[in-house]
Amino acid sequence: MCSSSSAEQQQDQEAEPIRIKKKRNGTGRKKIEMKKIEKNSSRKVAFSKRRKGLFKKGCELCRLCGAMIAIIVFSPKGRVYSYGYPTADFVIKQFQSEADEENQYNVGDERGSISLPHEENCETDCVSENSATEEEEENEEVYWWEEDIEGLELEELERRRACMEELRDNMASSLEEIMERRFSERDLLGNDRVPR
Amino acid sequence: MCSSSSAEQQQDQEAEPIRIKKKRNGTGRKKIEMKKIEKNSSRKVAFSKRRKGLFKKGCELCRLCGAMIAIIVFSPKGRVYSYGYPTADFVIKQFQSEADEENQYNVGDERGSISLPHEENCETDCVSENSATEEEEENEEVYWWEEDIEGLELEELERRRACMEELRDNMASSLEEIMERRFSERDLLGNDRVPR
DNA sequence: TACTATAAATAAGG
DNA sequence: CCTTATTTATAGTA
Repeated sequence: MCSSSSAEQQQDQEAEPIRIKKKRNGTGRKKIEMKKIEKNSSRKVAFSKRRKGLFKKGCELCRLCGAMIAIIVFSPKGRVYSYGYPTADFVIKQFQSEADEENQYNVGDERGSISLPHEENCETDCVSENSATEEEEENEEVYWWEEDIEGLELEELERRRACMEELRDNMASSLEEIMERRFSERDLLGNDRVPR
Repeated sequence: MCSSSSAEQQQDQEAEPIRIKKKRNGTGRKKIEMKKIEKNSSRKVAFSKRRKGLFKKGCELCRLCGAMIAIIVFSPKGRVYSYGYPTADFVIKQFQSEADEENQYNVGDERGSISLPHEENCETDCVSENSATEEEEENEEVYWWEEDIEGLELEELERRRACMEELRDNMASSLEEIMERRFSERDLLGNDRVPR
């Protein structure tokens, strides 16, 4: 989890032995073919789970390695979902501004050639040909936007601060909105799900 | 694996029993705390592995569910990596154009709402598939995306909050430090720029 | 980079 | 949403 706490770990350990393993024999994961899931309902469920998992992985990458990231997903119906750190917009902007330069290592498409995920191997084919691996000059402990920030003009700093603030506000209101909804649903007890 | 084939499955089963388990006793995965990996080399390895894994997950999401996707990752050093289907640029463009339209309510970084009024050119071009039929009956049963939104819930929100907080702290301290220096420089020297 | 022991993600079914 | 059975993803090492 991207969210972790030392506290909860101990609790888990306590709980484990106590837990009753009701071996409701039966189902379980199965290997699936890497092609479009035909059954409509199954596909939806898979989409939902996997999108969530993807975002989580993205978050972890940021937390563990100090990376910035933007993930945008369109469901087959055109619904959009995105995840970003610090924000999708910010990362996208960076990405586009660097579009001209060529310090990129892209995969599965990018500025030209299309390599098709639908063509079997997502692993080797899609993963960038970039092997120009780490020629990183061990700057130890400094994220680029941090070291970079020193050279920025106040104007840029202000822009970033604003971005941060906006994000925070969005976050706050989203939380509020959700909590509100949850409570109202709870209050309506007898009723069904509150339609949105 | 994103790559799979009916053929290789059988092969696997044949191979399995033959494989010699050289139990080189010892290591193995361990749970790690979800915070920045301090050891430089480890962090880089993790970044590399996880980035790869992330792209693969993205690919699978597209293949299995017929989604479009764009993933952009900046290493802490500022190197860019991206994955996209059909193309990162294409997906980003869609994303941005939609952002302009009536701003739907975002969930933090997420926008979860409808869109497809116009001609789904991506339907045909980008995402192969879609047996016209099944794509339509979305009326019956609980709407899958409801489950989706609810699934976001606290866990995801908490994760984001944590990321936000960390970023804010980083930003804040960086800003503070810089401003502090600038002002002190200005105060001490009056007007001239002080070389760093 | 290769490999193993484990932690995680997730396909099915309830 | 849950739970379980497995498949995957990977942290730690050599």
